[in-house]
Amino acid sequence: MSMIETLDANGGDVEGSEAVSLHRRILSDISEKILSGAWAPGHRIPFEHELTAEYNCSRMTVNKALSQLAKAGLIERRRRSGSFVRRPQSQAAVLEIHDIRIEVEALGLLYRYERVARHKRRSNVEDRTLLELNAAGPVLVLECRHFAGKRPFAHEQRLINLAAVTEAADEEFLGIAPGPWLIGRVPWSAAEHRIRAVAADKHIAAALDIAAGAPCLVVERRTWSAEHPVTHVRFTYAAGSHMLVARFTPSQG
Amino acid sequence: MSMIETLDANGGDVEGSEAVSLHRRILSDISEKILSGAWAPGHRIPFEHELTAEYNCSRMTVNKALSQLAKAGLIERRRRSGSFVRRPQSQAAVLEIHDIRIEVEALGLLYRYERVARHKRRSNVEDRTLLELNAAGPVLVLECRHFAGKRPFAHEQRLINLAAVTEAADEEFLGIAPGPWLIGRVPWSAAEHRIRAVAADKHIAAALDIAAGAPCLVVERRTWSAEHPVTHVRFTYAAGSHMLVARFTPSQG
DNA sequence: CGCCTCAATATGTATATACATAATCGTCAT
DNA sequence: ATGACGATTATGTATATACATATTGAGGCG
Repeated sequence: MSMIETLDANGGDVEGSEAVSLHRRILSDISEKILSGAWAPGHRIPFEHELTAEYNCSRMTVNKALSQLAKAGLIERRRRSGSFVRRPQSQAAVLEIHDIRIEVEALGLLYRYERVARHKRRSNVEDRTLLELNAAGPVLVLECRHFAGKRPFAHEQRLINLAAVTEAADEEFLGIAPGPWLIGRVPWSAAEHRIRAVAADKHIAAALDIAAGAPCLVVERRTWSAEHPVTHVRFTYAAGSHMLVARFTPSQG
Repeated sequence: MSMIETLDANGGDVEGSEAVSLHRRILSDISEKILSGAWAPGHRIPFEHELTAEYNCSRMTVNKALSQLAKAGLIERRRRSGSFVRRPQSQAAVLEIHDIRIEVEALGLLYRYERVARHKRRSNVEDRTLLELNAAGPVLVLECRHFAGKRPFAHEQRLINLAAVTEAADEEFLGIAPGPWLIGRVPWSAAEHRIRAVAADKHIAAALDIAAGAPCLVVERRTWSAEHPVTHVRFTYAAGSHMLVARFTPSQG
């Protein structure tokens, strides 16, 4: 059970940094010491009762700050021993994947959506692999294109598990793309993304108006809602037309 | 200022779910209601004093749970009005970028590292763009290859800002790759990744033993340590040899 | 009707206190 | 030495309380 969370230390103060609650100040003081390297990994940070004296506050206030640092992974707390600076673990970054319309409009281009194909079928083996389904059931198969200005921007191949999203069976997806349609309608509890580079096959090349064999960025996403597989989608972007950005900013934004 | 954090609701209880602190139970109860869809976006969740009565506990305990839910982005709290379920904002996922040695060994293959080139120079305009440096200064330029078994797995082009990491000037990087060398030595406070697909140019094609023009996945990472740019690295992987995985799991691991 | 003011209300933060729990350390007996 | 055991210690969780702060809603007034 993990969750992405924003640890707002002191609200990104620029000038006039006041009106900051005390536990946030303690938190940002300590994280600054860690991230600047002043307190190296393994360093024991002051005990709660020492910080209590230093900041002239109650232990609860110090505890709140230290607990948050521990959850953020910057420190490790050990009973009877104290709290220690953890060594950086993995290069984990937050990857924000927005709606394609947003991406296109952020480029200052006109967004257009086109549904290429849609049909219902009983899931075959490949569908069940993609959706991680155990039993056969009805699925909706969609193919769409997203345009930025006049040029095709992304190609979308999507499977929707109709057992999980029955209402989708009656939707034509002519006026609205499946992504935005699903968001808000189905609360998703988990998602997995796979990102890779591929060479465009003939079909993709035609859809994106590029040469066959040209490099493409593929982002596949599988989504679950409360243990039920909901959808699998594969977005294909021509190389150069799109780039993913992921950030890690432990404390200074 | 954001940070990746693990919101451990109830520790992923399977059987015998006991010994869970009360505020975690409240937290997981509410997040379950939200993620299952029982409480739709916009729904007002009970007031603190109502939950206080429901769980027969103090307001501080309820507050702790709700504050964490708010920081996790699941709910929004408004004074005088109450707390409301937020609608899913963006498809933010956690992208873990491991050391290449780990990636290779996870495939069951033998890892080998090779330093192709290394030289020091005064940063040129391109270097300063990549590192986001304002002034000129010494940089270390490195080119390396990472092998999986007999085949080249990744090509690495790296710039190190010697003003920020003076010790790197004396390191040959023959026995150790720059990534692991930097980790642990330099506490990094921020990182930005850019991921895209490109066609291999002649140089990359030769280094990775693939055809020129073949699709490649490129991961670029820029790293800062306390406001100072530390390094810029570009990893290039042949299509098919590598794939990135990013996950979002709000509550069910 | 619009505007101001004030009271009511929910959340935000902090305090002092209490007991539980886990880990370590020293002591003592084997 | 070695192992058992209890004291000590730091953190983990929870309580009751207090006041601050933002925002809503009602009432009064021009």
